Amino acid sequence: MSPNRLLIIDGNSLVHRAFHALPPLAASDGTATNAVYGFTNMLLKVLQALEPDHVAVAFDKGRITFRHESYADYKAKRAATPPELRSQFPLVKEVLKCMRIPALELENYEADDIIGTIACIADNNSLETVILTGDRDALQLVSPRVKVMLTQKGISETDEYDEGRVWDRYGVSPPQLADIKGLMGDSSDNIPGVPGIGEKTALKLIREYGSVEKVIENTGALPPRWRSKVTDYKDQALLSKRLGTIDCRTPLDFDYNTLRWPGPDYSALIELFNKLEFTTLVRGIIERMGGGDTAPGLSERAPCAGTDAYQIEYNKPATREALDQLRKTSASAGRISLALAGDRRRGITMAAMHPEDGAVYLLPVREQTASLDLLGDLCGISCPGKVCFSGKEAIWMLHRHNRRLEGLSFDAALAAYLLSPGSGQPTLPDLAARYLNVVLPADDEPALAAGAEVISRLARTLENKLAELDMDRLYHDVELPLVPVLAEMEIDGVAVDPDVLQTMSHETGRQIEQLVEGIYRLAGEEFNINSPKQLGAILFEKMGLPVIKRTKTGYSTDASVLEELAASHEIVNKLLEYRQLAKLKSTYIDALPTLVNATTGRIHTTFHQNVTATGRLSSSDPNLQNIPIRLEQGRKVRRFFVPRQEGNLILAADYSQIELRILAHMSGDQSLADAFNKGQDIHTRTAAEVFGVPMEQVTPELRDRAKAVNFGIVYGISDFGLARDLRVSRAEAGSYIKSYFTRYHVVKGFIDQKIAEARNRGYASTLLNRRRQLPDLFSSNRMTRAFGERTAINTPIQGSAADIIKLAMVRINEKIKSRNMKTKMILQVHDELIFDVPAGELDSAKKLVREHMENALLLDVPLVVDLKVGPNWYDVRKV
DNA sequence: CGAGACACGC
DNA sequence: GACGTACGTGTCTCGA
Repeated sequence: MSPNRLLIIDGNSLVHRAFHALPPLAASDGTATNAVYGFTNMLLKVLQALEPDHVAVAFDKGRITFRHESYADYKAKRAATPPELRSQFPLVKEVLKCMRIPALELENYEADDIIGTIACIADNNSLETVILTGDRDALQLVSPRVKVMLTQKGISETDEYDEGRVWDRYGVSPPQLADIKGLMGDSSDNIPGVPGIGEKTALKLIREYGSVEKVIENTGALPPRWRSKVTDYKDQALLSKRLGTIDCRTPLDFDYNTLRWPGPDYSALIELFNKLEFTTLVRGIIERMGGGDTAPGLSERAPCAGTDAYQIEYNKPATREALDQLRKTSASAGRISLALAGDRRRGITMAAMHPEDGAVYLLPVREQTASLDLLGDLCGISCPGKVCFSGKEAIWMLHRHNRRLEGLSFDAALAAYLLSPGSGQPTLPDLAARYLNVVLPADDEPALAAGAEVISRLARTLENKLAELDMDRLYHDVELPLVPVLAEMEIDGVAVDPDVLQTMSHETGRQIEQLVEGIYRLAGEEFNINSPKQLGAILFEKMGLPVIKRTKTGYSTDASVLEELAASHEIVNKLLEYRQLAKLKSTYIDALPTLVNATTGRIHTTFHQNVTATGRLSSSDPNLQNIPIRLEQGRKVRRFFVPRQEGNLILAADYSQIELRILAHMSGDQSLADAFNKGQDIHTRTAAEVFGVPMEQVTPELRDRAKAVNFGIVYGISDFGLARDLRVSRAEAGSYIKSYFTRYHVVKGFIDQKIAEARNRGYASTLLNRRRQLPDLFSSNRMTRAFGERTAINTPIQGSAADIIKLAMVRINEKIKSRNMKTKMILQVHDELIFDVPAGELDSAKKLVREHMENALLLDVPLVVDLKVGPNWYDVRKV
């Protein structure tokens, strides 16, 4: 790389290109941002690729330029810049300001002329220059030390021209391109040239004579067909050349040193990107700055954090005295910020920030640490107020080194989740960028130290935000106390009976083999049944079955399609059965045993507290919230899950119809509430109401339909969805919904009110004030909007159910602890809790669980919990 | 390695 | 008149 490399960008050209290349993006306040976004993307990319040490961006200035003095119609046919593009220029200049790149403009000159002037000066000073533009006119500036990067049809690709490439492409030297323009003109700038001479002729004449002037001198020698044209329009040709020639001598007050690029002001840049909602660009900066492989164009210039003066005192020697003092101060301050990094093999490193002087200590957590006891104290309850990025991960990390982390008082990831649920799990650098406008570097020690400091600052910022939104109680009374509860459930794990699935695997394997054999026989050939593509070819091409629906990539072969085809061919039922058993075997029967921890002999799922949009938990590795139950053969998988020791039992406690009860409570509908108060079967009652028959006369079929309608109300499905679920016409489904709303008009009013409320506020909220933003409500797409409306109904219901069960979990665990019970809560499946209970504790556990689940929150209708007990998760019976 | 199709639960 | 749906996670195929 040359020690002195200059990059000049044609701002106008690139911003225009970006504007036309990208769809009309806008920030949520409506600010048009597509051109800024495209320009910024391009800028960052080229800076990273070229690593220039001098940079400038040139812009046009003034509607009238010096070219208009000699030719008033210059650019006369240019369309006016649309307002949604015009408004983006100030934003582009803000970006440049944050990038610390000068935006150069000169009254009455175009960007081209500024670029030409700088390039000439650079050339004379032997500086390597690259010009980035979308305008081919700039090619006339190419010289041994000046190259031009032309954007290709989009803006993402560029094409680099040096002198050789200009010769190859045009067969003339770069300066002669102005002569070409003199003869052929340029319609986009309204430069006339010589009428009747196009590119081919112009190139031929300039190649032969060298310039417009020389062509005019030699008019007599020209072939007759061009002779008269050149004679008639020679003044116009000379004028056109002048107009098309980039002016390299503009009166630019130019000091080369002002173009030296010091690198971006990251803090300001991230703030601006946050404002413009350029989340991917923020991420890009975080990754470039944080990544181990440095991108010198962006990363070498700034220190580890956003503000250039960012400094923390870290690596304080963790002496016994220092640690002891840290512990005492933290204990009295009630707050200590911890950042953890590491893995099982290398041990972990903890950065702890002194709550008063802000000094950060880096503490290794290994088995044989001299300061072991003090560290234990620091983690323990005697020193409360742990402020962490992810409390559950911190608990896990320390657990792996036989330490307990107690007294969690803030979890930044969890707070961020409540502020914007369902938007993915942010990293600490993400939060630092989003809420503090700071760039946090990668996983080395300075980063860890900075992490402790950033977590401490995040705690203050996010606490305030939660309080402003009245979510601090949800946070402190429900979500935060739930963290150690979930950690304990994960760490304890679920015991299994290893033999159960072995037998099932063999049996199911044999069934699958038989089905495969039958399917191959009926298909007349062997193929991969698991491939929807190959299966589609067999069913719809070879066997000629009717195509029911299509996917993006071909024929759909999903269960609803196969069910519809069941009568058409014998193979179809075998396929359905194959699908079901293949799924059962691969996802559950064969997969679960591999996930048993070799040390504990148990399955340790991970519960995610900050994933779903509604407030529910999710579970993974393995997902224990989708263990089969509907079909008998799948249901038997549940025999795998057993109590941890002989003499213990599984207790399963599930809320009965919690969502419909919440609907009854929130809507205030009397007939719904009446059904629950009388302990009636809700689907039978709904059927009676909707179909106008006495409850005794409700047939199982009517009850099923009413159940589907209730289900639809809660999940917010449409008549389309209900029709599909019930296999009736859409009109019929619509009539069910209509009569439901006639009978339950209060529910209808509630739904309308929730939609209106969500539209006014921009979010839906639950009984405990959990929020979910609903941008879909404001979509210009009708379907997206309808989806937003269903979400506005479903979220308060489903989210409130999540609030309630979480509250119950916290209280139940508190009681189990305070009573020194051996009962363990082991699983949560959205509306049910599973416990592992010593037989001797069964009665008190049943009482405790029912009590705290049913009374988690006082509603206008009773919350009812059904209890089941058994020797494993399958063989549980109602008690 | 990511997207798509499919299937399991609430 | 067409549109095509809650909330998740896991497995498999297929093509870059």
